[in-house]
Amino acid sequence: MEPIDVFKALSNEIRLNILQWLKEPEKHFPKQGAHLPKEVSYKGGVCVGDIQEKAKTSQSTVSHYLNMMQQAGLLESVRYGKWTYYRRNEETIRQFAEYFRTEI
Amino acid sequence: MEPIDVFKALSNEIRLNILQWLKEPEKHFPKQGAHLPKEVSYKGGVCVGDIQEKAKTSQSTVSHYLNMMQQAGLLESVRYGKWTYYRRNEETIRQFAEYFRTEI
DNA sequence: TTGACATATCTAGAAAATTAGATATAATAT
DNA sequence: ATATTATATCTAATTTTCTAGATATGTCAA
Repeated sequence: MEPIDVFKALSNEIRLNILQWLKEPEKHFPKQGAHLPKEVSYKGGVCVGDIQEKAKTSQSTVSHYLNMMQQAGLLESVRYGKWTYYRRNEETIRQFAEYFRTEI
Repeated sequence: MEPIDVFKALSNEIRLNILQWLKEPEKHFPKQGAHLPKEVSYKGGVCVGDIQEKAKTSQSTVSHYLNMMQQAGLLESVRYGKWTYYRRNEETIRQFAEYFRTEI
């Protein structure tokens, strides 16, 4: 986990929102996919299309952002069929909080 | 304190370094100013010139960066004579750590 | 196999950040 | 008053980020 990459990833309002939305997916993505049983898709995260709709930006931009956040270690993804589900990587997020608390 | 501004301020290696250096000014600015008695100048922070020298970048850039970090709430400044001393704003830094821990 | 759909990648123009030189301002020393 | 020094601000060139349209890839359904 490179702290600079985390700071960069979160220095954009849309990306910061995405990370916060994914903290409570049931709350922010209520009419979620239905491509899969509820418990599976929430455990696996939220699909790109649902995030795009909520973020009100283009498909390519969302895909780019999600990839950027994954590179920074903030998200991880799983593919089920044609859908890619993104969810938070809580371990990195915790590590970053600890890094900030102790080293900044 | 606007979290986005803090993320932006720290998404640059030089600025992140400055914040870390100012955590232990005696360690990172040993031959510090001498414009003022040691305890005064460390309490008041480190002057722009010393930070510039350490950061190895131009005077205007450092001044710009310090101002940016102050706007974000990460630093505060005091002027003694012709020197401006910058120091950390520990309250904001603590608030941000808490924000990250609880809301991100 | 073909068609439709979800997502990723490529490309490029627009916007913002980075950076330093030039200049302005403010304080001190002579 | 003038010269010097420290810092701030202005300006502009360069680099990076943002963003979306176009296209490619992968998967499923008919």
